[in-house]
Amino acid sequence: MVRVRFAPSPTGHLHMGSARTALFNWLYARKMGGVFILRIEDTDLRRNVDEAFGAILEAMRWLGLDWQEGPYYQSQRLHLYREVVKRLLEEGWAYPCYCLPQELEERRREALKRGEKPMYDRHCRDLSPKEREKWEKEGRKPAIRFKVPLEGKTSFRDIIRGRIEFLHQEIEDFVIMRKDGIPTYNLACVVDDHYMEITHIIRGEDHISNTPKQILIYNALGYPIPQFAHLPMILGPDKSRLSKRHGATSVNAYRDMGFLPEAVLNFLALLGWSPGGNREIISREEMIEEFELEGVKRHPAVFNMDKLIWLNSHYMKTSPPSRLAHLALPFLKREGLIKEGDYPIEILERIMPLVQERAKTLEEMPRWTDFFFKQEIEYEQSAVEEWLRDELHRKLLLLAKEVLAVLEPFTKENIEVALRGLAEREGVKAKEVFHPLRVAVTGRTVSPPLLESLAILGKEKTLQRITQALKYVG
RNA sequence: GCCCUCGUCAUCUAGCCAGGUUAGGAUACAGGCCUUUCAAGCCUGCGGCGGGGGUUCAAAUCCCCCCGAGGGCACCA
Repeated sequence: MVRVRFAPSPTGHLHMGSARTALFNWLYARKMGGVFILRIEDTDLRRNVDEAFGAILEAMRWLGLDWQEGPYYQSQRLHLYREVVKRLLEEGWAYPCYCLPQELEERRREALKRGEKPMYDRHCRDLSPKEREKWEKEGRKPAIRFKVPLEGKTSFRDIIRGRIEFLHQEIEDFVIMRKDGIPTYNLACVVDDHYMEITHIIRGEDHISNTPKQILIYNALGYPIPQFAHLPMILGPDKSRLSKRHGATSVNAYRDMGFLPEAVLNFLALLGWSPGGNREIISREEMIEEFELEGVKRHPAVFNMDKLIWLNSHYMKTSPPSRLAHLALPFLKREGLIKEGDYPIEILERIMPLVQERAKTLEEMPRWTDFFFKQEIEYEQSAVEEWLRDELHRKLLLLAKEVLAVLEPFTKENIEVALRGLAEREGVKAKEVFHPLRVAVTGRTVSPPLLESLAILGKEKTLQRITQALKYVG
């Protein structure tokens, strides 16, 4: 039985890179009929951010990445880690280190100055019982370090990258438990992965160098070693690791910018992996069906905002209007176009087909639809100058008002016949009638399709807008 | 500085493992068609195997060197 986990630390919102890691874990679990576990790595109390806990779960749910076990919290499992550390100590796999942070820092700097790797110099590795006693008497609390073999190497097979090996001389005696009794990442991670019976560790490439350390711990403890798969990093346009300075990085931020969860998911799936057969649009079900760890790319991928936007517009176009109406609602409210308790949802559902292939994100919805809701519309000056100022267009607008006034019922088809008829009688092209009318009703030269818009707006409001516009330029 | 990993259009990628089509698709960009505006859609164009050696009848694909990029080097995760 495949068991995988996603183990974020609650130091901020769910990052897009982490979300991709979560997705690949989730996909693999689904594909293999396994279990997806959520574990919160909150052992660094100082760095924990209260709101991060909720934000991460929220983002996971929004993406639809549901977990079967957890969330487990490492901060509630400290007793477990302490037991394990005690055992490592007793069996000689670890030792107490009494060095002070300043001392370590100084020695690191010196090593660097000598052109050496800034590793711990194993100062306390072979302390005599007497020396230890001396430090203890002085009241120094030790950190516990793992005793890395002085020679030899540790290697493992990465599902994505193949064989990777590290010389033990390149690995320092890393801390497994801090002096305050809280375990560090590498220890807690191994213990949890073991007790949670994780079979495949799928995580970011930034963990490759942690892997040999963890394998050393697995071996010391006699734990079976799981499979590893290290995913490539996600980069910003400047090819450095994707971070805040590249703009929004959290899943929640993209949600708030009006992206659909399926678009984000599809986008993330394409970062480092691709389905067979030249396809870009891929559903959650297809992803599960076709996902393979072996097919994951080895090189880092640049976050391509244009592609995300394109995917989003695709899902906007293909979403049922009723769903889109509900999704757009918060954005319209945010702009004050719709008030609390006043949800003309059925009108929204009629409007959606007109704008869903135009707006690329939900955030653009207000701009496309505001004229449906506003009492007073604002005119774009250049639009007025171009289409309302001159004699001919004012006359056509007035005539349009007259033919529309007698239309019954006020449907798209009837409006079209009336306006085209008018243009023909006046010997002008249809657009000479449409454009002024568009500016009069929407205030802009760019809008959703005019005829459908008028039909939804209704006869009364349409005539009102024309009157207002004529007054405005008259 | 040391260690690890990686390198196909501007970007995401197919092809590489099992050498043999004009190196395919998508986004972006440019142009065209359609059209009441803007989009969408359709068509066309632009554009790449990091460099150099080697093996071979044949190299994006196998080997070596160089260059470049990313990651790691915490009592963070």
